[in-house]
Amino acid sequence: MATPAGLERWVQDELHSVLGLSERHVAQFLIGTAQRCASAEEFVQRLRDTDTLDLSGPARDFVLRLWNKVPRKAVVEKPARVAEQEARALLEKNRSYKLLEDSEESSEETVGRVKSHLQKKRKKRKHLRKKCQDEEEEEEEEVSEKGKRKTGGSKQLTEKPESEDEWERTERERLQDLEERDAFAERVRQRDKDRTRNVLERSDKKAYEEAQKRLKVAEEDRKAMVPELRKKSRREYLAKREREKLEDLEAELADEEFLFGDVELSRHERQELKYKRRVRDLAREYRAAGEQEKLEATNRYHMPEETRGQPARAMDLVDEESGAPGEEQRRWEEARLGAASLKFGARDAASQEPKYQLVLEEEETIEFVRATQLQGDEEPSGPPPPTQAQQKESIQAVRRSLPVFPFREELLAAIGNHQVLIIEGETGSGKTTQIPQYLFEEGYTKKGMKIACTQPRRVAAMSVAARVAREMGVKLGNEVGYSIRFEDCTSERTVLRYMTDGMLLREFLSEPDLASYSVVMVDEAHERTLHTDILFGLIKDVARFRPELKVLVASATLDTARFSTFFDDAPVFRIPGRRFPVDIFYTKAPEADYLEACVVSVLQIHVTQPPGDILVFLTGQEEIEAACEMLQDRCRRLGSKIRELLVLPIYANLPSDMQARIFQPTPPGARKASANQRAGRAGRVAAGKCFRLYTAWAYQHELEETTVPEIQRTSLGNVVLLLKSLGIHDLMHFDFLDPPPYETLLLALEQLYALGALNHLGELTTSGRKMAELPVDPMLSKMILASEKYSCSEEILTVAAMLSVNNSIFYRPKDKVVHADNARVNFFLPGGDHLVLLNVYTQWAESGYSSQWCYENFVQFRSMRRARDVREQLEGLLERVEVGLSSCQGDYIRVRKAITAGYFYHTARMTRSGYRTVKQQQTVFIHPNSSLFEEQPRWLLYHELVLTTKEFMRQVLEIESSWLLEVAPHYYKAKELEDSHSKKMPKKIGKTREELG
DNA sequence: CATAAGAAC
Repeated sequence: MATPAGLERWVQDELHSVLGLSERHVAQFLIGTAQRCASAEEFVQRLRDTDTLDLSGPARDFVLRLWNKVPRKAVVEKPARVAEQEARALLEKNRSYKLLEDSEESSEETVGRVKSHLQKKRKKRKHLRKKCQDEEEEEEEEVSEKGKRKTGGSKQLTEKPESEDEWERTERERLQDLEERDAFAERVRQRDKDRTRNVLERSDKKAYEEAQKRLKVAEEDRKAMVPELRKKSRREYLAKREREKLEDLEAELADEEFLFGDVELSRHERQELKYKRRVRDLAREYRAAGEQEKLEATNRYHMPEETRGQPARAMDLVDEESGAPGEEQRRWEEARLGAASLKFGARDAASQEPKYQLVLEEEETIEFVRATQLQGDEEPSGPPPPTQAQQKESIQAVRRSLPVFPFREELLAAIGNHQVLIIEGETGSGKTTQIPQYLFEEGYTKKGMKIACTQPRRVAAMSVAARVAREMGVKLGNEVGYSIRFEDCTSERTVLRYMTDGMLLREFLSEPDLASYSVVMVDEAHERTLHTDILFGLIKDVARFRPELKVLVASATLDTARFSTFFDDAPVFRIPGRRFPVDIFYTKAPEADYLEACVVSVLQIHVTQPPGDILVFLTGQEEIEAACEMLQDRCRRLGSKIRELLVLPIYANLPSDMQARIFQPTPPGARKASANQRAGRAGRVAAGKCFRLYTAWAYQHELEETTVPEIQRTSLGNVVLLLKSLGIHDLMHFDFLDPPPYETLLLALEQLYALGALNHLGELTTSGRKMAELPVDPMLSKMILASEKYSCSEEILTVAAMLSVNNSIFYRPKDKVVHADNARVNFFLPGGDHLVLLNVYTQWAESGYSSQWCYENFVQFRSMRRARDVREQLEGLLERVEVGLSSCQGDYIRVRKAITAGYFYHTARMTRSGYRTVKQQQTVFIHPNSSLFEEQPRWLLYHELVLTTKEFMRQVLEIESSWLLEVAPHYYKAKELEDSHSKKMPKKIGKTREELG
């Protein structure tokens, strides 16, 4: 029996060799657990329960060996009843999991299969056992003889080795012996050979003959020895293999018998299984039907040849924001723009003599300096806009006019010659729409292979796909399709597949090598979204073992060198070409109130510049609304003095109908808008001017060249989970284009560990795998998984869906603030904001998902519809994560507990000095919008922290501290959850006073 | 007590 220290070292070594990990506390934990278990089964099961190790593969083997080694301590037995209950629950869980995994079997078939499977294994075990026994007996005889021949002291060798240690030692000795003998024979042979050669060289005939003789003898010796050696070593090898096989089998059987031993199902259980299967099948049918319907709906998209009479569309192929959408899309856009468009000013004002002077006298003017001109190929005047007739002429002509077109052959050659190609081209050069078509024409989609093209935004993926389908003269969803969340418009025939980057990322889960794709094009790479960045790492990896996969990285001018370096110095293909020059103007001096300045500038441009549209970029919704109001207000005052001005506010992903002149106000240093790129947009349609509401100096010195990549800014929980489920364990060394800060990564890992998605070793657990299936944040998915336990998945789904639409549930127009706030307060329920959200959704659902209801209650219809989409998607995924649909029937405690199970990480408690987060002791405040803003309960949980003027908790829920112990006993100790007033004052205070005094 | 974005799965 090994000493405790020796044992620990052994475990550490084993851990290291089996799992590549050497942590002392893990070793100690394993030994400790083994000591407390009554049987190997219990040990295995307990480890499985705690999700400490992923007990498949070599780990289980090692665990069983450990079990054999550990000296048992006295076991504190659980009461028989409790133990039995636990075992039953466990059995149930594992059984239904395994059984349900099989697809089409009936439960009887499953039982039959499992039984015969067990039987086969048992037979095999019997056979192996016998074989091994025979072998051992034979060996024992041999060994005992050998032992007798040797000097004494090896008596124990004649007995069956007691511990594995000894067994291993004898084994090793024997092997060594064998090896030595083999080496000796080899040496003899070699020596004689050498001698012969030497002798031959000397031509000494006599010596030669002698040597020859000796060689013969040696050869014969060896010949006689070899078969014996061979036979012996082979036999030993086989025996060893068999023993190993037996060990494996025993372990497997032990497990399986434990799980399936009494696999005979009761009638009740069988019925339940049947029911579950029925539900699953129904869900499947339902989903299939839904998809069919969706596809049909999207096939109705008919893209008319004519555009809507807008000039100069020729260049505008990429940015379909201003493309020529079909009827359905147009209605969609209009619905979104809604009542937001306003007309004012006199309709026929253009015919009157504009009175600029008057306007400019009233408003303080802003001086701009023309600083630079971004070069274009065309003359500043620009070509005359194509007439409608020209547009009708041919789509192909339009395609030919694109900047990429002249480079078609060169580009295809480059793609043929290089696996990875970086393509640099301004938005509008046609890379997004044309290159996949070129590849298609070139035959990259033969043999059922597909081309993927990723976009960072949903609208982009949709509209580009529509455009390309039209150019190719096929229906959207046939050869060309798009795939975005909630909407898969592809079919079996689809070979050009536009998709959001997140979508492709998800596809890695089902197809880690992207086997069905011949080309992957990552578009808009310069945007550096989190998803594109992760894609880079994964694709680079895939490309290494799939040499025939072509990788294209398309980016606007920024950063192509970086991409090239990342992809092992891949060549960069530059598509020259902004067609129209853009003048860039800067303000002479920095503006203090840039919103005001912006409005003034718009009017200024409106009256002084030739007719054209003005596009204003602002930082947020509120600013946009404010600016609109100001503009409307001023125009109304000016009345017929100026030409008509149509103001169209646009935020989020609303498609725009504006064009040409670009005007860009930017607060120095405060944003993500990349100014250069905006200028790029301007030149796409016609020559334009870009006004920047900051000085040239500020542009050069204060704005960061490019924005910090998203991957370095955001929480990585999701990403880490995804990567882990793709089998990438070593995240610290994952090939990131820009690695995220070490701390962020660590934080994500820690959080996932706390949520039970990863075990001690940083490996994905079963529940982690399930969590990765759900397209929501880890804490949300944990909450959803927990709803099974508290039987309230219906409610939790709603809460999850409502939480994932971003704080935009309540509509709060400036002129009706009081009404809106009243409406909001009407939804309040005791307990907290999560329940309020649940309440809103439930009432909306009861209203038949009506938009009228939303309007009356100051709820944003769009957000609600999105929440419904999310909810439906999540509901569809429930069975995959083995959560049944169930309702709490008004017992909100259960809902709150389930939420706590996911968000125990985000808790705060009231102390003398206000709220503090429980673990980090960070000072936080309830968000003024919260339903608990005035309640100030002692314990609460928050959905997120936002740092504005203070660190605010948004969406808070009142909880009881005891729940934390219930849902996360591994995370909280009873002691830290004692209420503060019962706590003693820390000693330190006295000392501090002394120091102060 | 005092309200700051947006994109995606």
